[in-house]
Amino acid sequence: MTRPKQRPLTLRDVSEACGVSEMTVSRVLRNRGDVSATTREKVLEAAKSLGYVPNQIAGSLASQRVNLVAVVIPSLSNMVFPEVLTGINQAFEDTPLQPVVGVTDYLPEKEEQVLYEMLSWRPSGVIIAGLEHSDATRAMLKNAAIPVVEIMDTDGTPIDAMVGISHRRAGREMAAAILKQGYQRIGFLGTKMPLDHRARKRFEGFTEALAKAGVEIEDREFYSGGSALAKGREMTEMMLQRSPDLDFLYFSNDMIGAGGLLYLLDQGIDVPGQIGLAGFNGVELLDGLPRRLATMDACRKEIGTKAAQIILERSQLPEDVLPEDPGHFTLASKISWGDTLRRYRR
Amino acid sequence: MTRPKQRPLTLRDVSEACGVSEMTVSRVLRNRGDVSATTREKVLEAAKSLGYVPNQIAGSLASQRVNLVAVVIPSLSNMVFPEVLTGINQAFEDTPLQPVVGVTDYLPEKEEQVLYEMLSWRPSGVIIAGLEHSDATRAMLKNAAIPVVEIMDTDGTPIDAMVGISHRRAGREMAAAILKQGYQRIGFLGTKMPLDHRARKRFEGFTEALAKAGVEIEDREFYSGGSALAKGREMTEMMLQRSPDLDFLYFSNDMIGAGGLLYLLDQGIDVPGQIGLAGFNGVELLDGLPRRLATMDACRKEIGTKAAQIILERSQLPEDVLPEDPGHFTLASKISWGDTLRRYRR
DNA sequence: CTGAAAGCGCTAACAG
DNA sequence: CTGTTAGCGCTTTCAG
Repeated sequence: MTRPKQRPLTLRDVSEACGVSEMTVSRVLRNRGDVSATTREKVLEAAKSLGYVPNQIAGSLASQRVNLVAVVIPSLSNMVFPEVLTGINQAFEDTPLQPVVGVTDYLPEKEEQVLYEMLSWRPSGVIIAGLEHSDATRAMLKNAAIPVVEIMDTDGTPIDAMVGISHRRAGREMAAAILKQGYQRIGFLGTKMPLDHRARKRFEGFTEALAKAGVEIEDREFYSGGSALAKGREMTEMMLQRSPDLDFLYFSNDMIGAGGLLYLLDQGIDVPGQIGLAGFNGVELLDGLPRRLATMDACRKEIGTKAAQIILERSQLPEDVLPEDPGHFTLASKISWGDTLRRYRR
Repeated sequence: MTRPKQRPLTLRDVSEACGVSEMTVSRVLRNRGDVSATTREKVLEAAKSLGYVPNQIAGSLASQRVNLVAVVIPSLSNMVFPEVLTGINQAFEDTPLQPVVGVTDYLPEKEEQVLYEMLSWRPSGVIIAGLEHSDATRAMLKNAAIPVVEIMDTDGTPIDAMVGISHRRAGREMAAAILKQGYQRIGFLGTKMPLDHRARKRFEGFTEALAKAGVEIEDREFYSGGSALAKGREMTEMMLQRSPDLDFLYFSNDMIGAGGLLYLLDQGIDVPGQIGLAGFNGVELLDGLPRRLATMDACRKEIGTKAAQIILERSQLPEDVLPEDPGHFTLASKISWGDTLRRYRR
């Protein structure tokens, strides 16, 4: 069975169907300028009955305006970036702007490719995760002459605007909280990802604050791939076998932290009496655990919303003006103490 | 501080920079036709040093070809659709095609809007979740004259191609397995989502198979919003208070199932001796739980990959031919027995 | 192997 | 309020 591929409808088809010029049809369909109620009706009906869908490719080329916003993120496989996307989506609801997502798998070369591909659609703005990019990526971003918001992290110098939290400070604050509770023999468990700069910065902030108090991490363990919950379990078991004296475990994300927590509870170990725990991100999942893991909020959705708002504002600015305001926002991430960080009074 | 908005570079700029006609530059940049090695070099260097990024808007309009594939899904907030996206991304890696994602929040009107918006970019294909759509949506899909793959579910008639599992069968098979293990007093816990047709079909298949064996669900409970893990806990507690005689709980997804499992273990209830449990989806998270929840794989990534492959194949077909093959694929979802469905021998 | 001309479907800008 | 004209930046097609 073969069938000729039908040609999509054009403005001209609608124009002919209702006896109104293409230009007027275009105006009606975009609610632009004044059109009499009568012709408006006629056009709308013709368009609907034909099933006309405007061609944005042609429209964007003609108007030199594209309602797309490029969103470049490293991953979709943990819950953190989907939540950022939710925030972005919400902020763009009821606006003409539309996010288009590209995933880099934490690889700088892929980031470059993905960005190049997206910029070739001439988006109205870019939201991109992180402050660390290849020279080529930075160059593209600068040359694009559109608003660029770097998100998640604010420890560094952005190309244009940035919205995020200070991961170094997050690490430091958690270290301070842990020390204040009297924990001294601390283990660190994280991902084996040299390219996850935010995890690295948290780690650096953490060790730095410990060092100032004369404390050093006693043991560390890294993983990659697989179920984070299961890995958290395994790593915790291995680490405690190796270093049974530890009294605190700091996990670089909540999922492995949750795995560690479940393991310790299984073993009948007193948490946080014998061992304290903390994670990072503030994921919703923690609400359902037998005990509330201490964590620190990464402000994911808020970051998405704010970044989208910045793009919105700037894309409405007069064409030839760049804003005075640098647009740098460090959101306040706070410790959730939960039940695993405050030592029992004895 | 104001600064003139710089004009993005065009083919003409590259052409002038290297003294080669626009046409030849275009050919080089697309690896099309024969170009002498010398001019090729010249062009490539000029393009790179200028930082030229081609304008796909113009290119697509001229060539009447767009390398975008619309992907329309209901949600990003549980792990199921991100995994489908991962499968799609993988299949499109190293091909010219690029997915563009739209989210509908399980709302038919929003599905309509999102699809309309995406079709206005004249994508090369559509991958859309589910078989149930509004008339307008179905009409748009038919009129678009591009490959359409409906995913996740195969209980129904697709517009074009479909890839998924039979959720009705999934419900039936789980019911059969539960009955075979001798469970008789069964509770159902699910989402309060009249528009989640797949959950509904699983439920229907489930009750149907029970009915054939003369068994009826004894109690049911639905939730919406919040942390699924926490909700699973709460709902389980409520249900057992109300109906303490139940010997099996069937959860409509793994997250609430995991919450239920954690609750029962906390209470010291014998699972699966006293109460058996099963969920649905086969999420990775289950690997890290204290006991393996029984579940059924939804083949998420596989569905994404297969759908993307179908789009790929069809978009390479000669322009005016529709394939003979309807392209309907029901993948084999299987029960994972885990540790919560096989009753202890006593 | 390279170039010139025509136009993709729409909208900005200007006339009536 | 409505229509006309001239492109947007690229690729197709055809001619060297």
